[in-house]
Amino acid sequence: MSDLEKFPRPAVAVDLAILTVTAAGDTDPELRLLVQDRTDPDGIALPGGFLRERTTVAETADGVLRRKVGIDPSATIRPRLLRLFDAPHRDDRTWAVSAAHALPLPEAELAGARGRPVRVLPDGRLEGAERLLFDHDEIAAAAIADVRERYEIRLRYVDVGPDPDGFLPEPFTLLQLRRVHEAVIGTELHKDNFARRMRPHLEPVVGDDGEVVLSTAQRGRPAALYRRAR
Amino acid sequence: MSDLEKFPRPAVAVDLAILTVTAAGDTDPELRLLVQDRTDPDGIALPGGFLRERTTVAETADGVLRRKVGIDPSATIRPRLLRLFDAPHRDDRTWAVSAAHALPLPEAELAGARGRPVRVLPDGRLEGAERLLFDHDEIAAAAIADVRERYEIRLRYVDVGPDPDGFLPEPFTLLQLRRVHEAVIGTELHKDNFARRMRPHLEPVVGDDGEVVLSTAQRGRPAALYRRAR
DNA sequence: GGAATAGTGTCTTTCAGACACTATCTG
DNA sequence: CAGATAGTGTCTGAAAGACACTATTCC
Repeated sequence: MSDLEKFPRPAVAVDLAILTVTAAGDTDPELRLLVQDRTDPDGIALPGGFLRERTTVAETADGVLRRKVGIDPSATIRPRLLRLFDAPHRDDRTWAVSAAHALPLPEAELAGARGRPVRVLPDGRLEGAERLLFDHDEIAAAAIADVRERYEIRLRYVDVGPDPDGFLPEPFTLLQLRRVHEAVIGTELHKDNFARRMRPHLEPVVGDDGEVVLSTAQRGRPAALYRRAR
Repeated sequence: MSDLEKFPRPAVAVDLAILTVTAAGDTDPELRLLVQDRTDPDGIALPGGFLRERTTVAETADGVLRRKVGIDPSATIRPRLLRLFDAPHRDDRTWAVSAAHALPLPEAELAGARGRPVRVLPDGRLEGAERLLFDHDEIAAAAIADVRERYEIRLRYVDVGPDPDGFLPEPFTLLQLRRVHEAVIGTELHKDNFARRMRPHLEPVVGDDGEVVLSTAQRGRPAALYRRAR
C-alpha cells in the first residue's frame, strides 16, 4: 500500500455556517448567519478554508476565523459536521470536496468580524431572500435545521438543555433564555411550559446572603437569575 | 488562489460500517455488522477505501463493495455520513482523514460477501466483545446508534416509517416488520402499539379479486400482507 | 392603586404503554 | 375442539399545550 502516495488527492475544504444570536438577553434577539461578500465570482458566500499539512478540522476552522473572519475565538470552537459535498467538478479550479459545518458562536465572539450577519427568517430563509454562491445555500439550510432541532423543546425524547450553544451569557432570567430559544427556532414558546422544562437543568444564582439573586427589573417584578446546572 | 495545488492534501478514506439484518422475515432476525480480518496489523476492521481521481463518496463506497467486499450492489447505495476522523497521525503511513459512514444493506445484497457479519448485542456491543482496529470501534458504535435511532418508534416527533433501510423484502406481515425493528433496536415492542403506528405508512397487498392477500400461515391465523405506502 | 412582569396551579388533549378480548386459521 | 397467531377495543399514566390566577416590583 505504499502506492498510497501515487494517487491524486482532493483538496478538503472546511466551510463554516457561522450562526449567532444577536442581542441575546435583550427583548428581541435574532438568529443570524454570517455571510461574506466576495468577487470572482461576485456574490455572497460562507467563509471557509482548506485543510493544510496535518491539521484538523477544528484547527482549520479556527484559522478561518482568525484569518478570514478576523476574530480571535476565546475558547475551543466546536464545528458541527453537516455533510460532505463531493460532486467531482463542483469547484472548477481543482478537485475539492467540502466538509460543511455549522459553527454556533456567541455574539460577543463575533465583535469586529468581517462580513454581515444576515437575519434568518422564521421559515428558515435569509432576510431579503439572499442567495449564496456555490452550494452554500444548502449548507446554510442544513446549519439552520441543525441548530433549530437542538433548540426545540422536546423533553421526552431529546433533552438538550438550556441554550446548548451558549448564545446567552450567564447569568440569565427565564425570560431571556426563552427569547433566545424563540429567536433560534423562529416560533413562540409558552412561558409556563418552558419554565417547567428548563428548571431541572438550571440552578439559581445564590448571593453571599444565601438568597437567590434577582435581576434588576426595568419594569415589573424582578426575575430570579440562573445559570446552567452541573 | 492558483497556489491551491502547491499545498499537500490529505488522502480521504471512506470507511463503511455495513449493517444488515439477517433472517429478516424469519422468527428471529438479527442485526449484524460486517467485519473483515486483516493483517499488518492483525485484527478485524471495517472495509474502506480512498477517494480516487474525482470520484464521489458514493462511487468510492460502491467500489469498496465490489473490490473489497466482493458483492455487486443491485441499486444505488446510500452511505450515511457519521463523522470525520481527522487526528493528524491516525494513519502512520500518510496524512489521511477518514469519512466514516454507515451503510445499511439487505441481507440478500451481502450474499457471498468477504468478511463476517458479527451480531450486535442489545447493549450495542459486538458479540464476543470483539474489538476492531484503529478508530473502527467508534465508527461501529456511531453506525449502530444511527440506525437504531431511525428504527425506534417515536411517531410524534420522528416519523421515519416502516423499515426505512429496506432490510425486509416486500411484501411482509406486521409480525415480520416488528421483528426487524426489534432486531435493529435490541428491545421488544408491543404488537398493538406497533401496528397502530405503522399502519398509516403501509398499504395492504390486494389480489386480482380485490381481496387483501394473506400470508400462508404456518400456524394460527394468516396475517395480511403489506408494502410501504406511496 | 395600576401597570408590568414573575411565577404557579390545574385542566385538557394526546399518545405511549399495557392488558384483554375476539377472530380466524391448522390439525 | 385445541392450539396458535392476527387483529382490535380500551384503560392508564405521563407529559405537552393551554389557560388562569396569584405574587412582587416600580411608578
